[in-house]
Amino acid sequence: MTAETTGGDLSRLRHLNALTAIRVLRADEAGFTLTELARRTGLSRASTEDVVRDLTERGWVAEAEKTAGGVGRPARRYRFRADAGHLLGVDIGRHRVLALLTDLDGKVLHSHRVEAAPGLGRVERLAATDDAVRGVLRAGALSGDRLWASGVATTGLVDGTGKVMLSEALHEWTGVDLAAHLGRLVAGRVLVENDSKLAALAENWQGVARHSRDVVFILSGVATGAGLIIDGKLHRGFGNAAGEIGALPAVGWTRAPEHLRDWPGEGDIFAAARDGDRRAAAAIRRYVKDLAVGVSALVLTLDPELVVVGGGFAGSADLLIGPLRAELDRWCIRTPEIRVSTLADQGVALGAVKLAADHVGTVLASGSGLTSIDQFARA
Amino acid sequence: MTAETTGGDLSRLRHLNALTAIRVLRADEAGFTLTELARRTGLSRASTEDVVRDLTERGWVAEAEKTAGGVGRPARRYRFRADAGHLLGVDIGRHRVLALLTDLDGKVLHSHRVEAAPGLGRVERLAATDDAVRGVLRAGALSGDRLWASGVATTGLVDGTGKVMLSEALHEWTGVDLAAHLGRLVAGRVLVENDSKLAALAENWQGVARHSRDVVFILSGVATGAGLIIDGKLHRGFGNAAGEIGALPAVGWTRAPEHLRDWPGEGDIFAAARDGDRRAAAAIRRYVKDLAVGVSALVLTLDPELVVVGGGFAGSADLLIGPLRAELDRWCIRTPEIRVSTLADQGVALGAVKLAADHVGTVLASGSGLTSIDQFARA
DNA sequence: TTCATTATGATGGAGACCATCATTAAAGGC
DNA sequence: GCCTTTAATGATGGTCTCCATCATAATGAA
Repeated sequence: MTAETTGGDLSRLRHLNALTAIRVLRADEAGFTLTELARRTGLSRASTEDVVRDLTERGWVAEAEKTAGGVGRPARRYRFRADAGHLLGVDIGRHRVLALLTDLDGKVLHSHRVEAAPGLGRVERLAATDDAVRGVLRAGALSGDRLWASGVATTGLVDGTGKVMLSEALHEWTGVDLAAHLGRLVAGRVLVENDSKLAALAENWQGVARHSRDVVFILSGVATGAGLIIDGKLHRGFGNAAGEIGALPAVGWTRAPEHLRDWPGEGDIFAAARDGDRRAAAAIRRYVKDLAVGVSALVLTLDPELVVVGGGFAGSADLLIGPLRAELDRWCIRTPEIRVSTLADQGVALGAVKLAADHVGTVLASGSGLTSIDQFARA
Repeated sequence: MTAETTGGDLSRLRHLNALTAIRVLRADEAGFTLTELARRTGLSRASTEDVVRDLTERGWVAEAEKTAGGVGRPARRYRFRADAGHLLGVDIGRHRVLALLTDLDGKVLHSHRVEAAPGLGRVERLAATDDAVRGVLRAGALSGDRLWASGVATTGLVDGTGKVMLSEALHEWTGVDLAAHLGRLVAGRVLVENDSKLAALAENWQGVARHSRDVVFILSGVATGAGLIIDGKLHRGFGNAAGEIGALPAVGWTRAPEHLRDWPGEGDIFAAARDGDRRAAAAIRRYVKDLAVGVSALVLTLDPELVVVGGGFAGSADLLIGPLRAELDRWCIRTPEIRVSTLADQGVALGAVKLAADHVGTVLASGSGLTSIDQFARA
C-alpha cells in the first residue's frame, strides 16, 4: 500500500519532513548544506537543522566533507548514509545466475556470476543460485544477515509469496519457493518477481526510461517477454500476469525467436546480416515482424511514451530498431519513441535490487520506519 | 499531479487532517458524531472538534439531524455539505446529448436529454449540447456560473486542453474546442475526455467495478471502444490514446458491429436471437468473436481483475457474456470476471461528472483548497 | 586588521495536537 | 418527579513542531 496522504499526530508531520529531507539528500552523494536543504525541503533553516540532527542521531545521515572555496564561513554538509545498509539482487537466468550487492541507493558494489547450463534441474540451479549469492557476499565481506532486503528475478509467473507458479523455460522450476530458499541465506525480506517485469523496473530506475512514466519494455532474447511501467510504477496485474501478450497465438512471440535460433549458417546471425548475408537479414526481418505484432498490441493498449528494447538481442539493436519502428508505424496510431537498453546483462538483476530498495522505502514511509537505523533489518 | 506525500508547516498538518475528516464525512450522508469521527480519523476528540469547527465556519460541514433513540446525552451529528456546490456532466453522443446536474458527491439531481440525429453537423450538435446544458440548469433552477466544475464526454481522441483531435464517428467534429465552447455557458473548469474512458471511470466510481483497481471496460455499441482503470486510476496514455486496440486490423473492432448492423431481419436482432432465430444468433456469435480478439489483447496486456461490458448492447448482455467468456477462455491465461454495466445510458455522463468531481478534489487537496467555500468557484 | 559574507546557535512565540476532568443533557428506573 | 446512568461537551494545561529573528562564529578579501 502506498503511503496514503493522511494526517495525524505532530510526530507524523516530523516524519513526513524527515522523509522529504532524506529524499532530497539522496539526490546528491556529495551532500547538502543546511541552507540548501532548507530551500529544497521548503522548511525553515531552524527546522531543517532539527530534522537533520534527529536523523544523524538515528544513524540515517552523516556529515560529509566540507567543500573548499567560496566566501564566508564554510557550511557543514550532510549526506544520506547509503552505505549504512546493503541490498541484494539476483537474476536466475537460463545460462547463468548473476548476483549484485549494492548500497541503499542501488550503487553496485560487487557482482558475482555463476554459469549454469540451460538443462539444469531444480536442485542444481538452486545450488548455482546459492553459489552466486555466497560469492557476492564474500566479495563484499558481508554475511547474509547484514542484508536489509533482497530481490530475485526468474522467468515465469510468480505469485505474491515468492513461489514460481508456472515456468516453461526452466526445467523443474514450476513450484519452486524462491523466497523461502533464499531466506535461508539472507536476512530481511526476499521479494521475487518475473524477469521481464524487473528489467522494465530497472530501465525506469537507472536506465533509458528514467524520465518516463509510461513505458513498454520488451525483453528480446531466446525467450520474449514484456514488462510495463504505468504511471511511474511497475504494473503487475491482478494475477501477476500483465504483459503476457505472447500467449495470444496470433502474436507469435513463442515462434518469433525461432527465426533466429534456426539459423543454419555459421557464427552469429546478426554478424552475418551485417556482412550482407541476405538469408540472415530475412530471418531477422521475420523475427521483427513477429515481435512487432505483440508490441503493437501493448502499445495500442497503453499508449506509452516510450518502448525500450532490452534482453540478449539488444546488443544487436542496430539491426532491430529500424525495422521494428517501421512495423509499429504500420499498426500504431502514434508510434512511441523506441530506445535500446544500456544496462546490458545487468538489467534484470538491477530490477531485482530495485524491488529490494522499494521495500526499504515502503518501510521507511510506514510510520515506524525512521527509528534507529540499527533496528532496521528484519523489520 | 497527485498530492505528494510531503510535509511542511503545521498548517499543512491541519489541512491533511481536515481532508481526512471530509473524506470520512462524505462516506455517510447522515453524518457522524464527533466521537465516531474521531475514531475514524484517528485524531483525538478534542482535535476532531477543532477541525470540525473550522470546517463548519468555512462552510464545508454542517450540523445534521440528531438521531433519536439510544441512552445518554444525544450527540450532535455533522455532515459534509455536498449540496454546497454543483457539478455538470455532459455526454455528447451520436443520437442524443445527455446532461446531468449533480451535487458535490455526484448524486444526480436533474438530467436533461436532447435528441440529435447522427448526421448532425458541428454547429447543430453544439447547439443541441447547449440546449441540454441549459435544460438541466433550468431544471435545477441554477445559473451556469453557480457550477464548480464540468465534464464533457465525446467520441474520438481528445487533447489535454479540451479539443477534439480526431473523431471518425461524428461529422465535422475533429478540431472542436469543447472546453472553450462550454466555458461560455458555465463557470469553473471544463474537462473533456473520450466517452469510453469516462464510462470506465463511472463504473469504477459508482458502477459494478467499484471495488476493483484494475479494470478493462468495453463500450459495446454501434461503435466499439475501451477504457482502462489501472491501479484505481483512469489510464489515459501518453497521447491520450490508451485502449485504442481497435486500430489493429487483426482485431477488427471496426468490423465487429457490422455483423449486427447488417442484420436483414426485421426488429431487434437480439430479440430475434432470443426467439430462436439461428441467423441472428450466428451474427451475434460473429460479433462476439471479433470483439473478443481485442478484449483478449487488452486482458493479456493488463491482467485486470474485471472486465466490464457497457454501452448500447449491454442491455442484451445475456446473449453476449456467455460467448464472450468462452472466447476469452480460449485466448487468455486467466480469464477475469466479466460483469455487465448497470448504469444504462447514464454511464458516460456520470464519468464526465466524475471528471469534474476529481478536479474539485484536486483543488481541495492542493493547499489553498479548503479556504472558505464561497471562494471556490473559478479556483 | 577590518569588513563583508555566510553559517551557526539560541530565544521566544504561535499553531496544532493530546490527555484529563468537570459539566451538561438526555433516557430510564424508582 | 427525582435520581441514576450514560455519553457528549467544553475548558485547562501540557507537549511537540515549526517559524522568525537576532546575536555569534568562522572564513576570504580588502
